[in-house]
Amino acid sequence: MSNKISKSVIRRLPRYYRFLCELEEQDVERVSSGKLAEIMRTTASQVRQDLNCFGGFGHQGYGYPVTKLKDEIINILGLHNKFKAVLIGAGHIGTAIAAHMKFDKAGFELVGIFDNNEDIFGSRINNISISDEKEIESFCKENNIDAAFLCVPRNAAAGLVERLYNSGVKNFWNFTHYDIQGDYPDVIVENVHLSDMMMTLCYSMNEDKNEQTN
Amino acid sequence: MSNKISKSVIRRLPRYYRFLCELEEQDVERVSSGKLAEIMRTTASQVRQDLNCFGGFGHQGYGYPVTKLKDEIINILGLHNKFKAVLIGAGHIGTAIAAHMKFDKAGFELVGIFDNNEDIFGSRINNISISDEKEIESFCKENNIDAAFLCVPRNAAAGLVERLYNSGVKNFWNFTHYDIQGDYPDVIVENVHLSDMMMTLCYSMNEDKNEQTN
DNA sequence: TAGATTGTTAATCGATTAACAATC
DNA sequence: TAGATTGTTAATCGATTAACAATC
Repeated sequence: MSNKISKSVIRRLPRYYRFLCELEEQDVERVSSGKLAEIMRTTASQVRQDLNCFGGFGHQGYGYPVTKLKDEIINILGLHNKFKAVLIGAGHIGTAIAAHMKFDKAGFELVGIFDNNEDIFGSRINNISISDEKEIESFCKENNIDAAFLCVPRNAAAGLVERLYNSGVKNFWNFTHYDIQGDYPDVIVENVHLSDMMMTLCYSMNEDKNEQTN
Repeated sequence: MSNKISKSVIRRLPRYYRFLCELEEQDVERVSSGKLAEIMRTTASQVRQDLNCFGGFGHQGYGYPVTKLKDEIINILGLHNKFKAVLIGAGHIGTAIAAHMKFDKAGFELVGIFDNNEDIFGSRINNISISDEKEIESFCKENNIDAAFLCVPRNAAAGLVERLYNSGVKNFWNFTHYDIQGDYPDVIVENVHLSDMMMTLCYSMNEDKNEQTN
């Protein structure tokens, strides 16, 4: 299936998925590209183009069956996976991630949390005990860990990534500013640069302010 | 100045900014588009196009002066602003944001934190006391709040946004899945959809897995 | 001057939107 | 059948890359 879906389409899929889940909850059985476009605030054209990337199974004159479409997106994104992940750094952000995220809904299973602060070793987040960061290598090798969620201070990042990489972990969700791909071109990384986003918000607000002045 | 810089360029500016800060720290005085491209992992062509959006002040045969370029980006992004912001929801994510982010480096000043859990009223994060959510209206009106960082559960979001909006807050950093712009088309919103990002990572890993199998 | 590197135009590539025949 | 709505092709738009003359 699928001749290479473009990055822009992929980035929209979780959004489709969310809205389709909502429609399903409201017992809506079918939806047209026009209606979906309205919800997604895009064009009907784009919706049809997007959904056609993975084999059209809308029905002319009818629309798309909500549940079937939702299930298909689950499939494309691979949300049925249970990629084994460890979280490194149980500070505020790490704790927030470990406690809040519904890993199973996004294809992951959180199986370990590590930190270097011995005061919190053994305490539990989301029913997972916090372990000594020194055990990362043995744990990752023994448990075939697929991914690491990196929630540590920037200066700790490079060393940890090296150790994780050497323990077979090749996929990262990176909350630091350390540029993983610069050093390891073969890994898969999803970067979360919160401060970049805040600056982008600042830009829009600043622009808006200037427009009003002019 | 500047005939409308495109969204894609703006999204890259914080990255330029970060790398320029690093170069400055290393006392590097000038940098060529080629070198910058290498650091940013893009093309020299794109770097020159980007930097030219806001008036070329590189020098032929020399490159770009690091500090001047950095300062210019500060200007474009408006990082010298001190937009007054409140944070709503002092759970894990809210606390992480309030405690970690360098607001002043990104054009903001955090002046209030609100929650609905009376057990934590009065306790401090980043030297700001947590207040009763009921006081949001009066506080925002009195203090001319520019932006709200929304870190509450999804079902609390709509009500809070309505109250914030009516108190003059028109800019949001939104960590919930509530679609603010759907209800208030005139507000400025920067959405952070962590679960969407996790799904995108899942997609890449899933694709990678399938490629290896084939 | 010669070498380096920019500013800028032109070419390419990709993503979005429009249009419409196919068909449920 | 008539109306609705898809699948798909073509047109447009925007972003990236290539090329090269200008110039420090």
